[in-house]
Amino acid sequence: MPRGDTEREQRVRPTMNDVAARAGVGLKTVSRVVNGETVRPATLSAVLEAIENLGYRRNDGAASLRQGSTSSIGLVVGELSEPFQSLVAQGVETVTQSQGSILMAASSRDDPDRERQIVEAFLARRVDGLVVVTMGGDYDYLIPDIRGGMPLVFVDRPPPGLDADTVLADNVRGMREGVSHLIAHGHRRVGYFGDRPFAFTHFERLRGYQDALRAASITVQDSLIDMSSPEPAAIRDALRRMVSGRHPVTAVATANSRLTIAALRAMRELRHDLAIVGFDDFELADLLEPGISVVAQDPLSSGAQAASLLFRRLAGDDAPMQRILLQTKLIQRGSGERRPEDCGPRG
Amino acid sequence: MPRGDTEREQRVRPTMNDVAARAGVGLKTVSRVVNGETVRPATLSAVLEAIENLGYRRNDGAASLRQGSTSSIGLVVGELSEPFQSLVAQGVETVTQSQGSILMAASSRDDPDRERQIVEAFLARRVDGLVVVTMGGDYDYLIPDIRGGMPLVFVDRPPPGLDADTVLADNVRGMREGVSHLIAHGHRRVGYFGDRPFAFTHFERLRGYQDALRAASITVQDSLIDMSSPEPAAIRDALRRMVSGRHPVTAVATANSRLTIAALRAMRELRHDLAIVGFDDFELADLLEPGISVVAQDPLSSGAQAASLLFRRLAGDDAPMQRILLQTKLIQRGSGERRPEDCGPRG
DNA sequence: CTGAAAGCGCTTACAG
DNA sequence: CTGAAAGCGCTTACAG
Repeated sequence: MPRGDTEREQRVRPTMNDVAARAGVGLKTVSRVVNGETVRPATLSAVLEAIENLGYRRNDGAASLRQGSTSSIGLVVGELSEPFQSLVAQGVETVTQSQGSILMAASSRDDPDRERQIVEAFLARRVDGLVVVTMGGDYDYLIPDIRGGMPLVFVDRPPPGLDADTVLADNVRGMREGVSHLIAHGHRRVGYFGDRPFAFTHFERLRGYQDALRAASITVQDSLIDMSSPEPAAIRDALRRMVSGRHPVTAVATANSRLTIAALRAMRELRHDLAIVGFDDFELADLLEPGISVVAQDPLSSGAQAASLLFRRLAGDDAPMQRILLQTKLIQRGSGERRPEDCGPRG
Repeated sequence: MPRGDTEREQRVRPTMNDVAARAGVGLKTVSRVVNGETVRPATLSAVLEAIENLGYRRNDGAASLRQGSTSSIGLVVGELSEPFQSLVAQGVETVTQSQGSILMAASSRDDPDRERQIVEAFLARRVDGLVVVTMGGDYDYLIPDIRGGMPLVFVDRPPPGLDADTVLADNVRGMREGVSHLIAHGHRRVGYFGDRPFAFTHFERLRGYQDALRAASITVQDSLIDMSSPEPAAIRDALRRMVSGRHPVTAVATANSRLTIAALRAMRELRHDLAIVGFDDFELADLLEPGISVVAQDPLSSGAQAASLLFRRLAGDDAPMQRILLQTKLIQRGSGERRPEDCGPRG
């Protein structure tokens, strides 16, 4: 056994050829061993020994060049650290891992240009499929890829103008239920905080709010609807307007957890108690005083379902494009059950 | 211009050769165009037209096979959705993206075997480097790779028995400061909740707790230290023990935000007020009543620094292995400033 | 059970 | 400025 490579570890990785040479077998035999195909026991151990000795690791990139599949999928989210989206990512990752694939993940920061760059980078790497949590934008550039068979699943928001697999919450129904809940507790003047009017979800959630009011024969008033800005300071100002004047709101509904939290801060700053129901659950919602009632989705499950659907497509499922609608769940913790008479300026 | 591929979009992607044939140029010329090298303007537009027409996308995997680098790095965390780790991931991703690389991410679920599988999968894909948030375990299997030049940066916890780049918080100092803060507010009996005695960070944080007590000439009592389990029910039982008897604790320190939250729930359940300082900040800590005082790290920055260090290594920096120690910050919000006389059974 | 040849889609040297 | 040949590290077909 020659010992010539002791001095400095090779900076170039050994290849199958090196293993073959060392084991005194053909290249193809090494390939067989690496891929778990049958070889003669003596051959097997010789190859194994060479692999061990050389510190050989198969280059999956080279393998996939010939094989076609890269066993990887891409995930684009707005922000990997945003609680909701990090749960989606975890859901996608779990399924991906269980399928023996690898997840490539990137944050678009809700910038459509950046999102496109990321998607194209993933496509250039020949991911087997894509899961996208998008802010919208134009997806025409993807049409050739979709037609070419690239599976694509959207989460939380459907792509504008594209017939594609989508997993999303029943936004209208969820928000309608939340606002109806407030109305059932005696509220007639309910404010609404939505952000980004161009986003699909918020359009839908706004509709749920309006539907609930109409069902209770309450007139929808634009002055009680704020969709101007997700910034805390803007939320505070908007809330101040809603609670001042002759007909102050006694309750608010918020279209996502970021807005819910901003509204809570605003209520505290303004020292004004209101009933509140927020879309999306968030950690510690139950530890606040009162606990915060929410219309909850299950983002972990959304991510997992999206990935499962993707892998079904990869396995050959060519059923028509699906829109999986996940039901939301109203969780009562106190803030949504506050009665109008308990609302108003504090102390 | 031949039009033969209208019927069904090709399921096989066009290659550089197809583009070359269509544009009537050599393969290498297409390569030049794709890589932004200079070609004659007329040639350029012919190639561009062919690319557009065929819907050609360069196969990065094939390119990297020849080039060597895959322009990708791997990230292993315990759980992608865990708030602290999702921020680390976001920090890593931001830097990765800015470097024109792609991030592959996977969750080990704090299982060393799974972590190893993930790491080996990343290595087989020839990532340029790795960022690992590890639970510990044996890293001998990585020694050949490290010696072979594979850059590797650990975050939050150094790898046992490995001289490797690491970015971590100054745990001892941080916890010492937090506990000293409690002592400065009059507490003499301070409980401690740590989990997973085998984890590096918790060992260090425990030491910070002990150091603070000793500095105040307070005897460290094992009965006030709970490291048995991170389960809420176990925390509650442990807390119950600590607050009963003749010398109940008036304050507690917790080694991470999960424990902090579990302790808060336990305090509520037991209807017993205590001063509390937790390691790691968490969302809404300021909205609770009282606000929760914490020893805060900056996980986003940790992730970004880890990735930056990794890319410096990739750029050729061969300085000795670094241990970057990030200072923590004590944030006072009320819970840590509660005086002993205000603690005890509620109401 | 084993292996030599061809090929995956690019880039790297080279030569014109 | 352009292109033919060789090669990256594997797998795929074939042949023994």
